[in-house]
Amino acid sequence: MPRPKVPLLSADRIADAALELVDSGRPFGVNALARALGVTPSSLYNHVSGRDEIIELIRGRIAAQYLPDLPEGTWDDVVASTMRAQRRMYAEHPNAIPLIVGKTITDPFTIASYDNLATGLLGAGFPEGEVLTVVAILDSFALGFGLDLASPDDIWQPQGPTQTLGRLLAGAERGAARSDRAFEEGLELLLDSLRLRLSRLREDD
Amino acid sequence: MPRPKVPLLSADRIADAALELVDSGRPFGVNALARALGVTPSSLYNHVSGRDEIIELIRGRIAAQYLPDLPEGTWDDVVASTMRAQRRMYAEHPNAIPLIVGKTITDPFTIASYDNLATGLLGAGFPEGEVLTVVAILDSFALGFGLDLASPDDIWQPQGPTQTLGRLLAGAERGAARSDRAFEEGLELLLDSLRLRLSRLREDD
DNA sequence: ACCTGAACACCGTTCAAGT
DNA sequence: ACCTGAACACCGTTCAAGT
Repeated sequence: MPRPKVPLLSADRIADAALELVDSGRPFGVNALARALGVTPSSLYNHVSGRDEIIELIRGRIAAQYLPDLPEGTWDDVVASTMRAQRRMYAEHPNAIPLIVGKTITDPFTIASYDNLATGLLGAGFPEGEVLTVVAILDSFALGFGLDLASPDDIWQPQGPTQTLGRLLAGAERGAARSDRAFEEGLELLLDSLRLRLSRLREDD
Repeated sequence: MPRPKVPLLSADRIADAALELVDSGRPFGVNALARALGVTPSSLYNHVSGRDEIIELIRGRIAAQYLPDLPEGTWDDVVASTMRAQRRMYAEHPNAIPLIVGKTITDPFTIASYDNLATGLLGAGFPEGEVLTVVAILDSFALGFGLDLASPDDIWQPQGPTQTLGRLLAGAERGAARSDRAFEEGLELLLDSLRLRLSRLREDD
């Protein structure tokens, strides 16, 4: 069946199927994706440049869904809303995290979200030279918690006796509940300390 | 050359070569590792169960080097020292991060390090039900910054015009310097807010 | 006990051939 | 323009055969 009159594939259809494959929990790959699309692996190369571009399509798909509405309001509202949106995004597509992590971000929605964050921080009074650092901190935080979600239920598995860890682990919440609570508390901690930093900066004026 | 009198391989030798391969920046894999060891891939299976175990060996190797001395002192010294040790570990083996991330931790040195952290926080006055959450926050933080280091120089690459981000990126520090500064500042923020949290907890007494 | 070599079921990518 | 099929150089893992 070479060259059908109406194309079987498109970047859009590939993106949809790729995200579906990732979310299904089956291992992601070009060949597996082709199988899911009922097509030969080489067919995909008529529409995308390869594995990496498909992964960027996945990032774009997710970001378009969770990050299109740029939060407004006070700077700490912007920070909190942006972080929570990222959190929701990661929470509902945890299997995408290991794929998109550590790759340069070009997706417009994701860029716009960070841009909005930077603008908010700058407006709040954080100095030019510090805004990007704060954004990087927030990014690391979101990413770390994303990975926390994508991790196995038992992150720590002591093989021998411990002073404290083993006992706490035995009585601890598991999985998503633990991770959610840690995220909210961590977010509060970060906001508190950013407020502190800001008030110190204002004292210096 | 079957069954040499003195074995060519051992878990130790495999761990050494694996870390070396990872640090070299060449793609890590069982076959590539076997080549580096001058041996057939199947030979490795006489000493390790497979790829995953080799990766745990790498984690152990790194942890044994950076986390053997458990920091003492005030709780915030313990937190800062532990975070900085992890940071140094990631900084000097950035290519190991994508491999070890998201796998259950069994390595004794790593466990001992987190155990020490938990014990310190508990002693400082953080309630039982909260210690693990704080440890998870610190872990997420360290991991996020580890990934930040392993990431390409340009994490954000806007394709179009931006309000703030593009301008800040143009004047920003690059690579390790930026990441180091962000880490130190982020650590200060976290410590500040943990101190704040602790003082509030003490007020309630 | 510890290595090799063949074999298997996978990868991601390229490219000539077909319409 | 868009698909197939063959081909290539890789993966990780198993297992019989050799000493």
